[in-house]
Parts: sequence; structure tokens; C-alpha cells
Amino acid sequence: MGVRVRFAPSPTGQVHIGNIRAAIFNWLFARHEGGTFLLRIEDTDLERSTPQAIAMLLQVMEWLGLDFDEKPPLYQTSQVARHLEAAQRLLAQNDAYKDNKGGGGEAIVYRIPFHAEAIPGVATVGTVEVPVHPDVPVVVSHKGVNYAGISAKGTQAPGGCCLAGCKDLQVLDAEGKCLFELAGKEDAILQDGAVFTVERAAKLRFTRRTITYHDLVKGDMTKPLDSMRDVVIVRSDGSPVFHLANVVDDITQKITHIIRGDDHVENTFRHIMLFSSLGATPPAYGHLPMIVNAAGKPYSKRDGDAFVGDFKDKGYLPEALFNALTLLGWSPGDDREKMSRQELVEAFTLNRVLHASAQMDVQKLTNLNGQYIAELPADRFREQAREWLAKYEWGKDVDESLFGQVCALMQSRVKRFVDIEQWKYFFVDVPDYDEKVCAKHVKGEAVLNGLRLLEQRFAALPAFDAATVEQAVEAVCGEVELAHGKLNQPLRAAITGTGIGAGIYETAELIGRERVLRRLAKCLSDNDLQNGGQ
RNA sequence: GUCUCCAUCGUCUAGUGGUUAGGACACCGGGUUUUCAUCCCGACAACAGGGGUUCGACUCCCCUUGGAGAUGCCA
Repeated sequence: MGVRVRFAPSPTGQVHIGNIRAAIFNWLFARHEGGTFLLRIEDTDLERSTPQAIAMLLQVMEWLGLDFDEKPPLYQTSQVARHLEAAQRLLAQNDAYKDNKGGGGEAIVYRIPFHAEAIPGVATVGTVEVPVHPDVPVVVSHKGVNYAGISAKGTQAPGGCCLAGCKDLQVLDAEGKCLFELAGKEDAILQDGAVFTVERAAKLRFTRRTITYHDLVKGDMTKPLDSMRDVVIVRSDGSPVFHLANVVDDITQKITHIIRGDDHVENTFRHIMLFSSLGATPPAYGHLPMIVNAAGKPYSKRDGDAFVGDFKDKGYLPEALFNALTLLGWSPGDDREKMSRQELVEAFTLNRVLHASAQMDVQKLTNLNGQYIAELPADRFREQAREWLAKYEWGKDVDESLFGQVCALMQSRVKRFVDIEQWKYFFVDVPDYDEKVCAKHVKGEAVLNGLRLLEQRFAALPAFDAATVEQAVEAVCGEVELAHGKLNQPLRAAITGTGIGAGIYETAELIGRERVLRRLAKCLSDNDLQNGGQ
């Protein structure tokens, strides 16, 4: 059977990059393998799974080009009957039981199978002993073995595990005398619900069993059964828990490979058991390292600056974000970084995914984004630039030919489309002056004289273009005894109000003689005013 | 407490017993007839610590430290 993978988010608001990265890796894996990429919307949290949240999710996926197969997507809420049916089946098989431990009613609990040998990957390790605190009685029942451990200080520590964790259990006292033996009582406990309470026990001796699965990215993963507890699969309010719903849906959708975040590693062991108890073959698993924030913690829904939508709003291209996200926890193995989607599909394999968590470097993304923007065909860039410009009052109705020229001049310098806000000086009569920049550059007799002279020369120029402006500036520099180029930044400050931008001669040409002269005059008179006032 | 996983420049990473430990971003310096956000060049910068195994460890094993996750009704 071909590869079938899924992205199964819960649509509870914004989509953050950790989440979407999982989608990207699933998509890449499916496309690389020529398999099927499914979307399953885990919308069982009715309060937070709003239609808006689902629409936002779909929109983000489309923006990033994460096309999924077999539409429409599977909505988990449509599967509840199936989930409950599975729970009933487990109950009927005696693989689950009802319990009211957390109060509020009876929950359904999946029992880690005592006869665990039927589960793939379960192995017997040998006999082990664990100390227990004598003040807390050891209780052995079909719900597991309850006891308190002993901390380093000798106080009670959390303990207890599923019954399957303690095969061949013997409860011993401090002298090593056997107070209870499980052998021969299994049926009484499992079938008839017998409960044994053992007081003043000192240690447990049992046969340890482990469950191992091969993780496609992390390698062999093993967990002792005595570190596991039974799993609640239906809440006391009757609603299915994630573990059940997730596994049942994966069976329904015939998923062959589950690629998800690292935080699910521990769940995998119980999920494999659930698959098995439900008569299904467990899929292959691969766990992706987390993307963490600057503090080294996984992005939570509170980390406001990590939402996919935020990157879109700042003018990042989907291809750039997609590319950058693939480079978090994965690399092609050579020095390639900027890769097309096709190259990524070809190069992507799970065994090259890293094991350690990664931190998103926004500056690197920004740099990459700049490369993608620089490579945009001129007309595409223009189209997008216009949309961004239209966000500003001054950018709604710009001169078409000037706009085209500005785009041509500035495209290679734009790293994010929000940066286009700084184009304002090309299109308005009076730019916003950065006072610090002006104070820094527009000062000193020589410079002021130079600018005044420039005003005259510009006015007298037969043609006003980059070349003639350059000539004029050079000539004036000589006349006022300024080193070559020393008038450039002052001129830039005077006519754009900023200290950065494209080449000043080209910039001046685009701003045009009229505006340049007016700005020069204004800047100089403002300067006189200031000096006169002091 | 217990269990699981992780650990190379500030950040993302290459590296699978023998390398001057490579690349990218950022930063710093220089260049583009000392204009600039582009472009080019250069410099700085890492194997968490300690034990082993080995002729030889970033690489294999153990311990420590540090980080993350899990530990029955979140997903």
C-alpha cells in the first residue's frame, strides 16, 4: 500500500510555525514518496474550534501551497460515534474498564494489555526490584498496581503503574519475605475484579517488560511497561479523549506513517497498543524536534510572534517561509539552503531530520525572503508592491510610471514587503524628516554652502537625471572644498529625510527636479531657522 | 521522585574514528572612482564537563551537568 500521511491540527485559533512545520514535513514526505497527504481537522474542542479558526487554518495551508488530497478533509466531530464504538469494543474485550477516579462520573479507561506479548515490540527484560514506601499499602487490582515510591529524602514519591507492568509480581517485606504473589491470581483479578491490599511492604519484585518501536527519525525507542499507566479514553462526560479519537481516525483513514511533534513520543507507546487492541496494524512513526522560542521553550499559542499569519502580514513570501521552515531540523546534507519546492521534494527524507530542537532565526528568514523577492519577476513584484502600497493613504493613487521606476530601483533592496512603507519619500511632496539623520548630515558651513550651490545648479541643469545630478554634485564638492562624495549623505538627508536608500543620484532623478528643489529649499530654511533661534 | 528524549560558532546547520571542524544568517572590518538596504572580499566565532574503548575520538560506551517532554479524564 502506498504512503498515506496526515496533518491533524486542532483549529483553535492562529496556526503557529511549529504546527505548520509538521504539516510541511508531512507534505514533503508524501510528495517525495508519491503518497497521499491528508488533512484531518481535530475539532472536538467545540468551544475553541470556531468556523473562523478552521477557515484561517485552510487559508494558511493554501498560502503555503500545502495542498491536501481526498477533499473535503475529515472533521473529527463527524467520527465521534466511531470513537465511542471503539471504546465499547475495548470494554467488551475486557481491554478497558470503567472508573470514576477523577470524580464526576464514570470514565472509560484503556488497560495496557496484561498479555502484552501480542503487541509488536514487547519484550521481556528480566527480574527487577523497586522499593516502595511501607506507610502506603500496595494495592493490586485490575486497574493496576498502586504504591508509593521512596524519594531521595526517604519520603513518599509518586508511584504506581499498570498491571501489565508487573508481570510475576511479588510483594516483599523488609526481610525479603513474600507477602503477596500475583502468579495464579491473574484471572481472579482481570476477570472477577479481585483486589489485594498488602500492608507494610518494602519492595516489589517483578518481571520487567518493555515496548520498543522504531522511530523513523529518532531510531529505536523503548519504554518499560512499569513506567506506564492505563489510559483514559472516554471522559466521564462521555466525550472521547485525544488518544482514542486520534488512533481510531488514523485507522479509519488508513494512515501508514505518522509524522508529528516530539511531544508525542511518549504517547506513541500507548497508541501502538491501542492500534493493536483494536485489531489494526500500527503505522510507522517519526517524531519531529520542536521549534522553540528564544527562551528555549516550545512555541505556545501565547507566543504572538510565531504565527504564520504574522509572517504573511509582514510581507514574507510563502516560498521563503516554507523554505526557512524546512531548514529547521532538517538539511539536504550539502550546503544548499535556498531550495525550490521541487528540490525540497526530491531531497527530503526523514532520516535526515535532526533529533534536537531548533530556534527560529528571523534574521535568516528575512535574508532568505530578500533573496526570493529579488528573484521575483518584475511584474510580479510590481503587483505585490502595489498591494502593499495601497495600505497607505499616500500610496493609493501613485503615478504609474514613477511607481514602475521606483520598483525597478528598489526591488533588490526589499527584504520584506512592509519595508515598502519607507518608499513614502518618492511619492509625497514633503517627506518625513528623520531629525537625527538630518542633524547628523546637514551641518557645517561647507556642507550648507554645498547644498545651496546644488540648489542653483540643479535649477540650471538642462536635464535632470542621475548622470547630470552626479556631475553637479561632484563639481560642487570641489568648489566648497569637500572630499569627493561628502555631499551625498547630506543631499540624501535633505531630499529624502533618511540616511538610507538606493543610490542617491538615481533616487534624485526619480524624485524629480521640482520636488528636489523644494525639499532642498525647505531643509535649508528649516536649518537657518533653527540656527537663528539658538 | 520516576520515565523518555536531546546537547557542534550568538542562531540554523555539515560532519557517522584520522578534517586547518565546512557552509549560511547576524555581528565587525574593507571594497564597489570613502553615496545606499543590493553586490563583492575579509575577520571573529563552536565540538557542555569528566571518565573510558582505540594507535587515534566531535564521531562509540559510561557518568555528571544542562535543556525539553511525559507522569489517567489537554492535544
